[in-house]
Amino acid sequence: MMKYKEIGFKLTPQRLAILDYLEGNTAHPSAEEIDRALSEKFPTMSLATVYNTLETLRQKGLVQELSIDPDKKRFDPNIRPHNHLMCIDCRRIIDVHTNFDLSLNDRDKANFIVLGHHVEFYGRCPECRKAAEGRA
Amino acid sequence: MMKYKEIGFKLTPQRLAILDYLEGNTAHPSAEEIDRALSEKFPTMSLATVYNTLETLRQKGLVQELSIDPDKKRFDPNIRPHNHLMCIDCRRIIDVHTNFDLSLNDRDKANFIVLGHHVEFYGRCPECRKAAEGRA
DNA sequence: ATTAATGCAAACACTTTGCAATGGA
DNA sequence: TCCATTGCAAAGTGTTTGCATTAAT
Repeated sequence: MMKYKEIGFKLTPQRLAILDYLEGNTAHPSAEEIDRALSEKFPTMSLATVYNTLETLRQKGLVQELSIDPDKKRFDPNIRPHNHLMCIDCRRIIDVHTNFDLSLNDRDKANFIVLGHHVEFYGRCPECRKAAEGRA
Repeated sequence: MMKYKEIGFKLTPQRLAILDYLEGNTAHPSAEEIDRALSEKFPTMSLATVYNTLETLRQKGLVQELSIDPDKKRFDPNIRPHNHLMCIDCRRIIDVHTNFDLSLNDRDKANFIVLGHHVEFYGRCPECRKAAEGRA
């Protein structure tokens, strides 16, 4: 994911653990999930540290903050532009690898400078689909 | 936006005011903005009522809840599928009228049932652009 | 030695909920 | 009249911040 040396911030064990946890992680975890996962090895680590580290990483462009989940921020170590598909039942988010080259016409642009875009697909994952069928 | 009669829920003055405020509104207001806007005419109206009404309307499919703003839910009376462009500085959200017909290949679908999608463009609005230039 | 990061707790922002009182149907 | 809705307050989440202590550089 990144060369730790070049990051330019203090490499604490906590940060290292967060970076390691995030490396290659495609689960789009929330801050609390990261905290929970690491609390076994770092029982004293504070959730505030997780938030602070994530914010620092975001500022340095090393993680992406996703707003696809209306209830909490989700974090993605994959900073390349890509899209997501979320299950509306269990809120699982998976990556969409297809690239969509979308651009706005002048009317839609409304004199904004357009910096990027993100496509959010939503649907129902196989597990939740089965569960829904069971209920029906 | 809707025929009040057919809604099938009690038409209180508060709900009527919220419906009126939302009708044709393209500002994508948050619950608090709606509350603030209506508090002049309904000084006693509770923010909880706004939230409750919005949730009821959402369940009935009369408003859309947007998650594009990571800090708060934004509401859109336009329930037709459409896309949005948000200013990353002032969080203004405007509608994008262009339709993008996007579909996922089987690999990306990962056995999900895909129900829809939403494209979020982000950029800088003319006002914030000027402000940013002033600072530079 | 310096200075930034940590952990804790408190504060904050947004949203939901319990409940008695109210008022549409 | 009846039952859903209101207003208020309290509680519930998710997130940020102040500050003394700790530890990376």
